[in-house]
Amino acid sequence: MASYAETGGQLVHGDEPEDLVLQRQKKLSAIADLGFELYPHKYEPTHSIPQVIADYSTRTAEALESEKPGVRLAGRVMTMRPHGKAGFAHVAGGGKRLQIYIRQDAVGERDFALYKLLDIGDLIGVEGYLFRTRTGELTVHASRLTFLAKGLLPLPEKWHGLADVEIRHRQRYLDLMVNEEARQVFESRSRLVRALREYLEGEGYMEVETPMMQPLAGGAMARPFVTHHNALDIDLYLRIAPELYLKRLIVGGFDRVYEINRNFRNEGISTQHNPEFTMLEFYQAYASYTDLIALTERLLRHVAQAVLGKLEFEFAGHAISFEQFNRLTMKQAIVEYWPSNASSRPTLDDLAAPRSAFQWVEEYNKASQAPLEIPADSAPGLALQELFEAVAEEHLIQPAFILDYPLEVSPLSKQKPDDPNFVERFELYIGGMEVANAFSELNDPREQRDRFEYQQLLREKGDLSAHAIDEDYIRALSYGMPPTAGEGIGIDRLTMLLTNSRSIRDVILFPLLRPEKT
RNA sequence: GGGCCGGUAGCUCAAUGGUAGAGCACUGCCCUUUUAAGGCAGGGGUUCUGGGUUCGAGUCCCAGCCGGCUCACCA
Repeated sequence: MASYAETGGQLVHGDEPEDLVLQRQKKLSAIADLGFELYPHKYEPTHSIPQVIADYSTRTAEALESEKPGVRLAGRVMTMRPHGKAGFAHVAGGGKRLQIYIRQDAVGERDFALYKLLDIGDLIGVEGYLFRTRTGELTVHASRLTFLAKGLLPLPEKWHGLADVEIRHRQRYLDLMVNEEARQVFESRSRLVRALREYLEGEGYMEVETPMMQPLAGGAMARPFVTHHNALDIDLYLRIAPELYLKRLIVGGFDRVYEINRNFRNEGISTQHNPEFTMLEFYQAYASYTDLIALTERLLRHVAQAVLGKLEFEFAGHAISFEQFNRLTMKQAIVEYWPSNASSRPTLDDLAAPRSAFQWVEEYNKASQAPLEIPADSAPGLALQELFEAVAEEHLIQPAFILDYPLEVSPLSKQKPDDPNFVERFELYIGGMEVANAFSELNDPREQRDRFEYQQLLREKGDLSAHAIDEDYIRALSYGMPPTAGEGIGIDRLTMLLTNSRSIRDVILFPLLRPEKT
C-alpha cells in the first residue's frame, strides 16, 4: 500500500477533479495537525446504526431525555448542516442513516475543529447520547468524534444520487453508497440465495462444488470460454454448466445434491444475459420431472416469502403471482399464443406430425416482421422449439411450466414412453423469461452415446454450441445411474423478478463491461 | 455484429449555428435544534476524441471511443 508521501500526493490519476481532491488532502493534513490518527486501525461501536434505529425509534423524547442512552457508532458522513458553533450531520451505516448533533461546548474545541474539517463522504466514529430534536428526529448528541478515514473524492449529489448507468456499474461502490434501491436489490439477492439453500437443505439436499474448469464444456448447449493450464499444457474450458459432474455424484450415491455457482457462456450480452451468471442446479435420484414441477412450486413460494413476505409482486408493469403455476405443453403454447394477425391458425392436430413445424414456421413468417430463418435440413424438433420461442415466450408472464420438449434439442433428457420424439422436460417461464429448465435425466448409456453422436454431427456441420461427446460421462452412466430428475434455476433472473429489475446488470454487483481506457 | 438513442462543471441537468448556465457539491464570512437548513461573497469547463463545413460549432457533417435500449446468438 503506497503512502501519501510515496505517491507524492498523487492519489488518483486520469481526469479526476484535482482541485477538489487537493482541498480534501489539505484538510487531511489539518486533521493530522489536530493530533488525530488519519487511518486508525479499528473502532468499537456499541451499536450499528440500524440497531440504534431498531432499538430507539419508538422511544419518546421524554423517555430519551430522562434516560440519555449512551451509544458509540460509526459510519459515513452523508450530509452536513453547520450552524456556527454547532452543527448537524447524517451518518450512514448498514443501509440506514442517523443524525448526529455536534456542539462545540459538548465535544470540546479539538473535536469541533475536526467537525469543521469533515467532508461529505468521510468515515467517522461518534460517541454521545440519544435525544430527539425539536422536529422529533432521533439524534445522537455527540460528546466525542473520532476520525476514521477520509473520502478524498467527492460523492455524487445528495438529492438525485447517481444516475449515470455506466458509473453505477463500473463504480458499484458509489452506487451502493448513494442509491438506497441498489443496496436493497443486493440484500434481496442475498436473502434469495439463503432461502434456496434453506429449502433444499430441508429437503435433504447436500451442497457440493464441482469443477469450474473442465477439459470438456458439457451439460448445456453454448459456446465456452477457453483457457490454458501451463503445467499440464492443456486447454481447459470455463464451465457452461455443472450438470454432468452433478450427475456423476448421483452415480456415486449422493442421492440429492445441489450447487449454486457461476456458469460462463461466451455468447452475447443483453438485459437478460451476462457472460458469467449464477445458476442453481439440483439433482434428485429416484424422481422424475413431474416431481420437480411440484418441488419448484414449493421452492419458489418459499423464496418469495423469504424475500418479499408475500407471493405477489410487480415485474415490468405486470402483477405476477406465485399462487398459481400454469402448465402447457410446448405445442399447446404455440396454439394458444399464435399471433392474432396471422391468416391461418394451427390446432394441436395440425402440429402432430413432426415435420408440420416447418409448414407453420412459414405461416408464422407470413405474419411476422421478424421472420424465422431455419435451414431446411434442420431437425423438426428444432423448428418446433424456434416456433415456440418466437410465438409464445414473451407472453408467458404468469408462471408457466412448458412441458414436453423435442428430442433433438434435449440431448441429456429421457424420452417420453408414449412419444419418443419428445422428452420428459420442462422449462419454467415467468415475466417472459426462461427461469428454470428441468428434465428426467437420460440414464441409458447406449442411448446417451447415440444422442452425443447426433450432437457431434451438428458440430461437424458448424454448430459450435452442439454438445461434445463426454466419454467419461458415458462410462459413469455405464456403472448405472438411478432414475433421476435434475433442474437448473437462473438466480440472476429470479432476482430480477423479485426485485423488479429490468436488466440483469442491475442484479449482478459487477457486470461485465468493456474495460475503461486509462 | 446490425438498428435507434445518448456523452456539457465532482453529481443532476439547461443552453435558435452567435459571450457555455442553474441546482447540489466546493471555497471564504455569519449563524448553538437544522434536515434538499439559511444569508452574503466567490472559484470551478479540452462541451467524449479526431477531422470537416462555416465569419463563427456544445449545436451541422464524417470517423472513432464509451454507454443505454433493441434485434440476432444464448439462459
